[in-house]
Amino acid sequence: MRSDAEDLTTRARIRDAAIRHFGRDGFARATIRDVAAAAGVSPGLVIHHFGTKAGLRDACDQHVLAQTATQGREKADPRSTGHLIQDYLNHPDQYTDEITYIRRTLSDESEAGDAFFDAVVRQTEDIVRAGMDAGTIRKFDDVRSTAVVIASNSLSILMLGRHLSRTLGTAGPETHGIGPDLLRQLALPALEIYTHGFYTDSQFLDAARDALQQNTNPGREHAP
Amino acid sequence: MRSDAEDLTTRARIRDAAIRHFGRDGFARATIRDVAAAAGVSPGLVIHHFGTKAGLRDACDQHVLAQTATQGREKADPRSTGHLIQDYLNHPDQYTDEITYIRRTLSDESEAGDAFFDAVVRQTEDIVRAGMDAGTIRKFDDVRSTAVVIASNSLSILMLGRHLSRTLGTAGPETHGIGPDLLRQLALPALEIYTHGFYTDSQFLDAARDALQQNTNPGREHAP
DNA sequence: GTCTATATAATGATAGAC
DNA sequence: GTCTATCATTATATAGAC
Repeated sequence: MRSDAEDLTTRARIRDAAIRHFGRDGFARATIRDVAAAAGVSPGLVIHHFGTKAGLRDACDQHVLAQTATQGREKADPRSTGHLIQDYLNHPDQYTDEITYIRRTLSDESEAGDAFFDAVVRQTEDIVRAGMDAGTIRKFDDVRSTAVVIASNSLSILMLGRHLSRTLGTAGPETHGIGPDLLRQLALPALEIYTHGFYTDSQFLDAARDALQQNTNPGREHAP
Repeated sequence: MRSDAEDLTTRARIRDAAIRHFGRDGFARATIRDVAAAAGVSPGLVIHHFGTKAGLRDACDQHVLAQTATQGREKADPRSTGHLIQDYLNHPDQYTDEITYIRRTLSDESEAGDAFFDAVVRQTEDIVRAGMDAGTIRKFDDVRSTAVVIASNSLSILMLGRHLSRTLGTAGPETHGIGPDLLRQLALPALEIYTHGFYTDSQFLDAARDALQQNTNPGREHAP
């Protein structure tokens, strides 16, 4: 969908250049001059189209999040570890700018990042509930918190991708290190933990339960 | 150890103010004038003590990371989910600036952040190996990748704390939402997953194993 | 729509008095 | 050690020609 050719309006070309620079350098460090140069236009034209630098970011937010929200809706079936992220990485080097931009959006404080995170949690919660009904996912008392944990774990690849690939030696510096090699290497350990657990017994869980003996309803338990 | 009083050298007071502002606003957005005002000194004095803005950041890096590295060494015993982070949160509202600063350091590209992440992974790997030997942690083929997954999951609370507390409604805006309430709410779901797993059977793990049938050594398996 | 100036403001860093 | 100017640079945003 994104071709590097000139088959885009100038406004769209500026916006895409801004997505790249805002994601890579951050909103504060990225300058209108950089964006204009990358888009092959003058700085004045950037302002002409988007009013202010903040207006340009708003356009980027709307474009990236509208794009991801659309794709997220269609692919809400229960998958393995990274529910949403995996799908994006099926097309390597295609959505790198968007991924980097989303990472920045989640790091910095912004309403767009809040909305994106909430959407991820919401879809994860739907998946968890569906899996619990279908019997493929274990029963959890606090479904929402469980979904938050799963979403947080999944998004950690997005947030820390640069460090993960750096430590594991997998390539892909383009999108902060998040590439097929990295996911391949992390998929099995993550799925083993999600399938058989990480600990051998429940001593740590029991200890935590004892430590948090408040508001506990002793009537309901789920199979060990 | 950190008292808000004036019992610090002026240089240390400037440095602490810089840690707060760099962490909160980011290195680019934070200004020397802001730091100077927060420390109650003139902008010129900041330069006098640290040479340049980058020099000030280096001093912050060294201070925060030296501090965390020291504390990390002493507490390398196998704990529950957030191995290192939990310990920091035993003293609420005490290390909020340092935590925020570390989060920023991990987000932005910096050698200090790289070193910190590597240290976390290294300690996690030690814990995993020790747990595997002691029998409290399951046997994993790829110990390093497993440690990376665990460390990534743990650090996701640090990276996404603001969103987690926002979604779950737990308080604590001071340190990007990471507080005792948040950890209490996430501890049980996380430990349940780490103890009993997330899925009910191994269909997803098996599917992933089949999809990655390369370099597989069919001679070694671990108990299902 | 697009460009070339230019106004205006903010910032990092310097110089020198105290 | 600390301050008050001040410089030089850089950035956003404006104005108006084409």
